Amino acid sequence: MKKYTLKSQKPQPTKDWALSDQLNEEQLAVVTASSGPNLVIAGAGSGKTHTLTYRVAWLIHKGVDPSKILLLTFTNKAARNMTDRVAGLVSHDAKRIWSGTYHSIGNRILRRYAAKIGLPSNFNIIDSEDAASLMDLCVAEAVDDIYVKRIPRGSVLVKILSLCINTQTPVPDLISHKFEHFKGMADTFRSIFALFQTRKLEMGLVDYDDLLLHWKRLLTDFVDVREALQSEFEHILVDEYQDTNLIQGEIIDLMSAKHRNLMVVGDDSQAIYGFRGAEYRNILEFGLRYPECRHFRLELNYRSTPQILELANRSIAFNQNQYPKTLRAHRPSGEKPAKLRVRDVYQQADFVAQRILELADEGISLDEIAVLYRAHHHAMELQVELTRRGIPYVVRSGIRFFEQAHIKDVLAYLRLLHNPKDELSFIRLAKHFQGVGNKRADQIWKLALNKPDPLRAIASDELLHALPTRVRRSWAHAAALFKELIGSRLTATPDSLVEKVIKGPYDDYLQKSFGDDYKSRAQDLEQLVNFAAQFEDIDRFLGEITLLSSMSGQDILVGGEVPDEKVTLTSIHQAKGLEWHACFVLWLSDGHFPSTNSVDTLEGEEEERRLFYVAATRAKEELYLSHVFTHRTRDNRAVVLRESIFLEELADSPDESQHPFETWILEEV
DNA sequence: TAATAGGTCTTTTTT
DNA sequence: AGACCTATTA
Repeated sequence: MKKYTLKSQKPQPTKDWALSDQLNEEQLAVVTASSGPNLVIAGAGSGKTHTLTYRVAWLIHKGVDPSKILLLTFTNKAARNMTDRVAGLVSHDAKRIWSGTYHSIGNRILRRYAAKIGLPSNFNIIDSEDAASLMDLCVAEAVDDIYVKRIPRGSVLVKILSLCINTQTPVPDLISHKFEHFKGMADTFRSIFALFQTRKLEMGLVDYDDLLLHWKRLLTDFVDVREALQSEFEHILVDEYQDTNLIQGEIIDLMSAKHRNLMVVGDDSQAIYGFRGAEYRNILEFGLRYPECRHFRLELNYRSTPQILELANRSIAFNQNQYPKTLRAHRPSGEKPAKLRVRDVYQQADFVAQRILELADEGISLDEIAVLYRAHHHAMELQVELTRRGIPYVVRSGIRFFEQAHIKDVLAYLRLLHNPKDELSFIRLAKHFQGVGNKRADQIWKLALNKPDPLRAIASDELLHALPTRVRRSWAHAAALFKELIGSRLTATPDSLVEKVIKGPYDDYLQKSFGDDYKSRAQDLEQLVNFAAQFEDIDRFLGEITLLSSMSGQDILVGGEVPDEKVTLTSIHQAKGLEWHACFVLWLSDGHFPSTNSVDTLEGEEEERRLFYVAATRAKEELYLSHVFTHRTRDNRAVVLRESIFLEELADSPDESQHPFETWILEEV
């Protein structure tokens, strides 16, 4: 008889687990908390991500199989960072943990069970722009011509439907609550929405909301799927829980119903996604849904000076709806934040640019400097000024790399190859060919659809001959390209497919329709080839890019001549979770921040104030708050702007030394 | 009849 | 930067 020893499957820690060196007492309690529901209220800069990372590592260290851990984060980038950090802490294969946004996890799960919902597993994901144009098509189909003009645009309808889904509110209720001007149209809307959902299923398309909606349906309508998923994930951890909405909250409750090992982390003071249906009652009422849950608090702030924290704390105290909390500063004393009054946007840009150069002279890395603002266009003049002075910067707001027209154009070809039922992509790419518009594209699609292999039919000679001479000439280019693409569809890598498209007839279209912008767009497309090269197959490539949250091209670009150091220009929303040595907050003027659209309700105003709180708490040492006091409106009227109430309310004492900021006077020489 | 070119208006924030 | 509307062209 021979003894054979099976090696232990338990992970072996490679690193020294002296946790108390890495974590404070509050954090340690969270990391080593026992199983079951755990609620962590974590103030800004309290090491929330750090703690959550250690918690995951600790679980793996204790023997939990990484593939049975589900970690939900707010962006996919955050997920990647945390997974990498966990991998650095445990020897075990941390890559196997399920981490990502709700939408990307929903995508992964849905690929597995697509058939249950009546979807092909090669479904394509559409962004809100595509969803809006499909909605327009549905309006045209579902509504009599004479009434079409009375129906709001597709983008508005998509927004309404999206809110209904994310807040789990029936259409009529939402309309009477938030869109009173559409009262009486609820039934029309409902029939349009029903058609919209049907069309997406037929075309094998899924929008952002469907990723949540179908995921939830899998859990509620299919017992076998529910049990499989509930058993599969032993531990579920949710970051930024204050920004989850109702359907996300329900999904998590369903997913964790069996093991009930659910740890949620968040800060109600940083809830800034109400416009997208986020429901911070999820976090406030967590204790009601899980009466046995343990409560933890992280209240020691490692990020900012006491002066910055003082300003942030005093500001957020003006909000009525919140968990009372005391955020304590750990860092030594620093300078008071600066408040400045700038004459106009150009002076604001001058000030920021000049101050950035001074900071750089003092030895502060440009990577440690950020400019934060409420709305993308608040930074336009600054972008011009930074460019003029040769200060390198990245913009992390505005249109995303993958949302740009030329990128979406090229991707449309790949999407159609991946899912030949994707009519939306077909219509988009068909219009690249001279003489083809909506009507002709529709006609070609219908001709091809009846054929056994629609993709080949598009490229067939038969179809070509059915077209009028003029269109036939240009469509011959399309047919040739398609023949080539179809031939290599199964073997080709994503980057070679992208390359085939951009080297083909699309290049002519690009030149013709973008003119002087052609060069930079062509460069973007080259970068797209590089980016695509990271993916093994189209499946993964297409699956990931629509869900990629990063805004700027620079995050996407591999290689290229990116400067080593650059200032970050970002919307406050995009700045969540990040920190810099010095932060500039622009446009703290009445009507701009808080924005006019938000201030008519208390909820709106409080969310704006939380936004201001998030902005202020991004700064480690220096915080500059700028009030633009004169401005020219679009119709060229000069207006004088009061300072933001968020500044005004902080200066409630006649004694200036009591103000949480120092007022700077600008002098021009 | 349908495509396209040119002018105007819009926009908070994002998965 | 792009969508929508209108006028012009094929």
